[in-house]
Amino acid sequence: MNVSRRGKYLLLGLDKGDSLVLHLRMTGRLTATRLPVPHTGRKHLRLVLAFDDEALAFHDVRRFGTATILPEAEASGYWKRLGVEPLERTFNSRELEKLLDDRKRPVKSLLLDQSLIAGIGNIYADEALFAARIHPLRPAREVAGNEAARLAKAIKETLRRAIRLQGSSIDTYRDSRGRAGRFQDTFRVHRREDEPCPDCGGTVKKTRVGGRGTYFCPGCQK
DNA sequence: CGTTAGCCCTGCTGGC
DNA sequence: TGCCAGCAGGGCTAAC
Repeated sequence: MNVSRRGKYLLLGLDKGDSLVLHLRMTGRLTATRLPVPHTGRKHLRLVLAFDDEALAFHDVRRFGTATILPEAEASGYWKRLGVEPLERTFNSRELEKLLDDRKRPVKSLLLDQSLIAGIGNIYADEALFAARIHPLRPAREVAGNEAARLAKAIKETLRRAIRLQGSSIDTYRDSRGRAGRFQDTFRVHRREDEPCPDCGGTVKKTRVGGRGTYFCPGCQK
């Protein structure tokens, strides 16, 4: 079976070119399991993808996750909604600057806009902006030149590091074998309100940007 | 067109 | 201990 990803969507290739498209949102979990799915672990079970003698169980406490069949004929239109992939080689400082240019919305809000850049979530936006030393509320168009270069690099490094550490398990996230990620152990500002900044020793603050909890260091991020 | 607010949902946390 | 308000957030839609 062909398995791929676009932004935060997982794609499982079906017969005849159609795809099963999954999105885990915040609390979705895919668990590899034997068939039949044991009674323990059936809480919040939404979907079972059965293979020959094994299965993937899709659990989701909050029921925000989605699973839809995408016919091949509709695929190209469907994916047009998503912006660039930040881990592609073609995503660089120049490409980011084109997105930032002429937009006055807060830079963090732009990073979370999946129609511009696909795949950056709230955690990774906070951590990337801290790494780039850019304040989350800065108007996007003010972020240019050196700062845009720092941000492009920070986005790539943050995502790569999070993937290497198998993601962030603040609450419910586990991989398909039930293992927690470790990126949350390396958060420098996210969910660290009132704690000391690891760089300057100042105090990490919390605000809201686009309705999302946003953590930053006022001393480091300008 | 660009941008923002509200909604969906449930479990956990903090205050009393 | 129990109750309850508030919070967490990705993406869609409505509204400005």
